[in-house]
Amino acid sequence: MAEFEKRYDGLAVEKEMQAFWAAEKIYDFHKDGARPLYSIDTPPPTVSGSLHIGHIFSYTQAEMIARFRRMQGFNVFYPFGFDDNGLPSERLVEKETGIRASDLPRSEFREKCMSITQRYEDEFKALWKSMGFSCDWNLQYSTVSLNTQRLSQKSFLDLARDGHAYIKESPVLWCTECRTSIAQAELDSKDIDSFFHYIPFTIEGKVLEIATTRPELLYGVVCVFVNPEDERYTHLVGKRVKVPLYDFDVPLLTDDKVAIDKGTGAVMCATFGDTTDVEWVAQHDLPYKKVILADGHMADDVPFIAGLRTKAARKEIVRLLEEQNLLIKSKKLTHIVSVHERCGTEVEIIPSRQWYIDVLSRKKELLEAGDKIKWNPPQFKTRYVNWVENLKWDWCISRQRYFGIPIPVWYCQSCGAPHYASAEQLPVNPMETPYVGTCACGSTEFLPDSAVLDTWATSSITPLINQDKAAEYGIAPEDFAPMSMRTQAHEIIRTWAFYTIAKSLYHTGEIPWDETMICGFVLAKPGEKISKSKNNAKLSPQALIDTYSADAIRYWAASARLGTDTYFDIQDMQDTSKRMITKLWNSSKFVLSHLTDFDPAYAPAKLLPVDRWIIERTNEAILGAVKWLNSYEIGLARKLVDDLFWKDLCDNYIEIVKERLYQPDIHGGEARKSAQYAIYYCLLTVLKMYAIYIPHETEYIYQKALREFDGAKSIHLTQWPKPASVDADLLAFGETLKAAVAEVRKYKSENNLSMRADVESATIVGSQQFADWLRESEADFRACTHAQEIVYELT
RNA sequence: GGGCGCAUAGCUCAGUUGGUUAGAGCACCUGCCUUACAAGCAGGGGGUCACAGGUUCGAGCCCUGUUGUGCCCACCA
Repeated sequence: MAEFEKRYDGLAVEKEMQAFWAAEKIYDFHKDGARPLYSIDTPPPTVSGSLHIGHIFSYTQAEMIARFRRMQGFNVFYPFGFDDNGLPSERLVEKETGIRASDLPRSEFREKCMSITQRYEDEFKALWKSMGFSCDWNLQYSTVSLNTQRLSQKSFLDLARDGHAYIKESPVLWCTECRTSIAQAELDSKDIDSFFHYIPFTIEGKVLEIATTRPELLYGVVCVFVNPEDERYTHLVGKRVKVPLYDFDVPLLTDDKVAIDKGTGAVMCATFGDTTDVEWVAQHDLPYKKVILADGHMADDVPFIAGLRTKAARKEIVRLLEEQNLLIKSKKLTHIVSVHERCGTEVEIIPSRQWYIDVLSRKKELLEAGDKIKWNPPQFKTRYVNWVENLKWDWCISRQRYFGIPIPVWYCQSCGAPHYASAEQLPVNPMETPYVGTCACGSTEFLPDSAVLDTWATSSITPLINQDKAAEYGIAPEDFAPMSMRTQAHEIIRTWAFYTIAKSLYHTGEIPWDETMICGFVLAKPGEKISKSKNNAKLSPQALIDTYSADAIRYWAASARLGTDTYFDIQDMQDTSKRMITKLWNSSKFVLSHLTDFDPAYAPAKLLPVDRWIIERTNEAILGAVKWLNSYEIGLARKLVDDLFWKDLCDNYIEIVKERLYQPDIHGGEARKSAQYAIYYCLLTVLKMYAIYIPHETEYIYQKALREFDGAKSIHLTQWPKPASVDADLLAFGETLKAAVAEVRKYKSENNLSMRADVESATIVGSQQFADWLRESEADFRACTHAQEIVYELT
């Protein structure tokens, strides 16, 4: 038995254990027919900046589940990936280099992206490793890798072949800053201060006052709407309205969506100011007038404001209106606008030719899929359902960007028909590889698609990427359809979870995973997310690990309920974690000092009741913890283990049997062996349960002193005991004994006595049915309480 | 505006088919150097379980409403 250091040095031990795990390939995945597969669909973090404590929080929770499943006998497939292409990564690179993607040749920009994202990935990986994550790095994937490109392009081609992906010229959500189309899921909303400008249109020679926040769109006005019930206007419906400043006529039409009591009850409809305009244009078959260009400037043919950006144009129009006495009033208001989540720029709606994946016609199937998945915690299913029910657009998957997976399509130069890459030539970049063939129209000239796929179009096939990797290990695809579990944060239910479900339904007809584990956020203070932009990520995760140790951070990360946002308080983390880690060290040190002559193969003929009680208590804790962990409640499970370890094992059981362990000459050798048996079982089991939370320290103790008895190469390759049930009588007996001890302790405290002071008598109050057990425990009780006389009050 | 949560000790939070006297950690007070641990141990004070009704033999827990608070979604030109 190895000597135990006086103090536990977590920082040094953690490095040592991580090296040990790597050298011994403890977490490597293998095909194993004997154990059931448990596959985890881990979120590949978007490479858009450094990781913060929030990532640590949610990734650590999922990591604990991987360890838990492993220790329940599952063959755990636990990969990591990086989502390192697309707009988020481009923006990171643009920010780091100070160069706009559009100012560089495409290939040069891509190279910068590759090298910068690589640097971040190395940093991420080092961070996960120093947290002691038990993933198999051989399963690592990256979304920009050629193999992922192949899978992503194949996914696209399959959907296009089956008609689920289609190309269409139509109004699309557009970011003029990033100069690309975006999807509904990428919208954020933002409060902005603006003005309601009241402008005089004219109808039948009379003024028709209309309020608008976007006067720069006046030239794009195609009609004016009033509510059909609005009696002020019924006699005017169908008449022509003159647009001020530009002096052209548009019709006055009716639509239910117009609020009678809002403003003047009349609305101008421009193409396109917002989503309502899009609906109106479609419903009322209105013409389209291009006013705003893709780069955010006003079109060349718009009088007065051609070439200006929207905000400058608005200002100029207001100035002109004022100058010509056409501005009745301007009322300040704060309203919510849709902005692009990546850059915060107000979104425009601009018609263009884009690729879409049909989701609107599949709402029913998407909702049914949501029902089939077990959501943990359950209320997040509602968020998914709400999102699906409120979908307004099909999923636009083409992006007019650079660092992404190319859309493997060429278009006939004469008739425009799309021609798809063949499966064999994937991955392919149509910008570099010409299409060889003849179009149905006879033409042999083709133009490549210059757009790339939405990042989510690729990250939504992580089940397929994982399945592809698993195939290398001989795992059949059907074992990955569905995967066992998806873990992710709640903020990306509308994107990652939703898109993955949609793609899975198209590709496999199945749900992508049986269950989800939805984690919460870490907040700096109420209502505020930790993010780089808000500059409150004062301490980097790596600095925290290097200062406080990974186990300390992990133990803290295991304190919240699943899906619940939590606050990060560094002092609190340090206090509770350090206390735990030290207590575990000291108690292990004590237990193991009494196992120097322990023979694990020897089972005492008869265990004393107190020893049976603590074993039963331990088994009770196992059953409770397993129940919670099966629904991913790592915090509630940890609490049960904490209660067992701290209250019952350390504060009571060890104190009660201490003398029996120290003094076999008084209590007898068999009595000591009984205690050894119990204390070994309980410590080993408690360490196994804590192994998922604090893997380094538990491994260190196991290697140092328990491996010689237990025999496994690593504690992380052991299993938790699986008690069938627990004996309620033994548990109740234990409570009786604990209560009697507590009475004596209270008496001593109140009388300022040392705990080792003698007392004349102590009373055990309890049920008659425990009489025998209590009398068998009398020597322990006497030793623990230093009572001269024991009085029984049994009823 | 629609939806989902939350409200329990000074602070952070447990309390899961409704069942003795509502718990833990931190903080506070008192005592104890006890052959693991003073970075510890024993004990104590501290709660109208947001509010108002209801169901029940019994409600922190279930129902209705109110207030406060957080998040998701949609927003009015």
